Amino acid sequence: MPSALELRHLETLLALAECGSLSKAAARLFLTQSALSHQLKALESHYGAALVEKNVRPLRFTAIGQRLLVLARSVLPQVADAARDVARLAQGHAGPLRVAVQCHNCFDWLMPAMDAYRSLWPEVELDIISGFVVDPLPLLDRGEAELAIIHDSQAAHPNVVFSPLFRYESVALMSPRHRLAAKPWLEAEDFSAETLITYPVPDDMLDLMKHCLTPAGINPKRRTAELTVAILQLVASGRGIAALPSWTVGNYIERGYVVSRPIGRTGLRCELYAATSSAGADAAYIREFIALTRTQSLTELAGVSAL
Amino acid sequence: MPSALELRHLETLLALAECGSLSKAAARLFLTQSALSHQLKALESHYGAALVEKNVRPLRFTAIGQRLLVLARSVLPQVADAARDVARLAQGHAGPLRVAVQCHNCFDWLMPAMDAYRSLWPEVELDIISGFVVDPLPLLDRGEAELAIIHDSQAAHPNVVFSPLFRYESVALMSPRHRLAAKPWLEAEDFSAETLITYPVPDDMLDLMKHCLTPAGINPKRRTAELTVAILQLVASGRGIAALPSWTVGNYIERGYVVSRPIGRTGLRCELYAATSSAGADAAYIREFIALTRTQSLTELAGVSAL
DNA sequence: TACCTAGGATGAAACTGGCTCATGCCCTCA
DNA sequence: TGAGGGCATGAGCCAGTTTCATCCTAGGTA
Repeated sequence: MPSALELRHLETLLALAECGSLSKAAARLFLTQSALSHQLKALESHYGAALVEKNVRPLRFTAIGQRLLVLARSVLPQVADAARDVARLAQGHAGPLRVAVQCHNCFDWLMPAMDAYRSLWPEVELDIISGFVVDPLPLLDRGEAELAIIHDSQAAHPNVVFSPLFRYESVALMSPRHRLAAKPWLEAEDFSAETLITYPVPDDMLDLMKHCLTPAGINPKRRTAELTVAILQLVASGRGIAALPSWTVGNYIERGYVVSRPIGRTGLRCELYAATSSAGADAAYIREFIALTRTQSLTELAGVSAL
Repeated sequence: MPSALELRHLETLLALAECGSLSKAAARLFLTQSALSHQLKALESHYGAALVEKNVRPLRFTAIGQRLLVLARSVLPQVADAARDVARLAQGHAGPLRVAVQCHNCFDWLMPAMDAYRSLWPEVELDIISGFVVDPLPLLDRGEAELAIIHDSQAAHPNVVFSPLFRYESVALMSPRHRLAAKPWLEAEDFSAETLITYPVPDDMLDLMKHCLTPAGINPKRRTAELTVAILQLVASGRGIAALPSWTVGNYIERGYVVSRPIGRTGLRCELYAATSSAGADAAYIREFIALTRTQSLTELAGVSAL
């Protein structure tokens, strides 16, 4: 079996190193586990030697694998730099990039990604459109935004392209002394007698309401706060319970301020997508923003997985 | 058309830069001109911009093409280094590499290539087997050599693999005042009344005899010399005529010591191949020696072309 | 001016090589 | 021992590449 080394292989090795397993790396690369398995096998038979030890978790690189990994870490950024330069040269200079976000939490991961992006594309005018709209897609159509971060890739929208970002889990949060903290996970009914602390936004923009409580016909008492810290403060002091993405609350849980419980036996998983007008979807500086936020979130955020 | 950038494309761009035309680059890469044309077109439509200007000879790179060329020049050597390291790691350390050569002239291009190779594979014991044998292939079978440089890839030899090196032209050399210098090219008959100056080897190892004079039944007077300079000295002083590869005599012609004429209207073209036992053919350190001598000769030697 | 040649383009057909799908195997942990 | 996570494998499919056969163009030459 031939197949010389290609950039594709280097991408695979890099993903493998970061994810620690074939399946996770495959998800990150938008490929199947089988594809990576075949790919790796071909490479190994090409070199006549193993590149990784797969019987250990997370998988470990052999000396040869490590050498190729070094190559990948050196070469891929160079390729990315060149691609960026070429995009700049080819498409004239970039335009504005206004990002519409649906949820408060998005700021948490969007901010660092935006910083990184700004240093790569200094000439792009990058802005977040605040004012949380339930459905940001019309903004794209009207040309008032180039990109929207949304939950669920809703039914085929004309002229709008969806790119998967990542999947996260929303967890229920409560004081460690809260009576529900005794349960291993919470059901919709558990919320009916509680005070739910949320951001001041419509129910449709709250994962817990939209995907769990509203379908179950449950509508608990409310209390709202603008800031995540404020919500956690209220929860810690026993004024109610909340539901937030797991990555936002890591610190508070480690320190024992609050405890988290899965919502439903298997947890409440939510998916984020980037939506662009199909016109903007092939502008390199927009595609790169999506790719960058995705990979950065996947590596930085705990408890987040590829779609 | 999709097709992201791959190492293959970078190889193509590099070959293009060195050869100055699609067809020559294609030959060097063991591909067709059509393949490169398609490949380039796909790349250009991927970036939405031209990479090279093809209406000028030698072709010129656009700004975008140059950026990718910079990438290629940076990345490909890194990949080659890694491949070498991997080969070393994978196949244990390398063995001896004894090269059997058929012709004196081979030294001219073999020496610099060997120097370059030695710095890449210091642990390989690289030697030339002197004593010019007419048919070096048995040496491979008997394990007395790992590689043989030969003219023409003769009929399928069991267990021997041939790799094309390059094509060169043998030209007739004579004093500028020689009567044959008046002819634009020489025919076999022109040699019959002359003194032919050659290396002291069997006729079968002389391009002129084997491919031209012997078939025509012509066998001129002889005079032999061991060294190329000695042959040229004799030619310059009018003691006879000789036939040597065009690249060996560039200097002497420029300075007017001797003149060269094509042998036959279209010139006498010879082909060189590297032969290895099929066992050795997949040892990386041998494959690389072949690749290196080939590319180095193609770029350094004037009047040499890919096979 | 007509021809010739070298180099490039192009469309169709063939081939490969990658990917997915479906499935099976192995190991771990409850 | 049953379930689940993770990897391997073979078949089949599809797309990207290459080749083949031609055509086109420009520059040089008789």
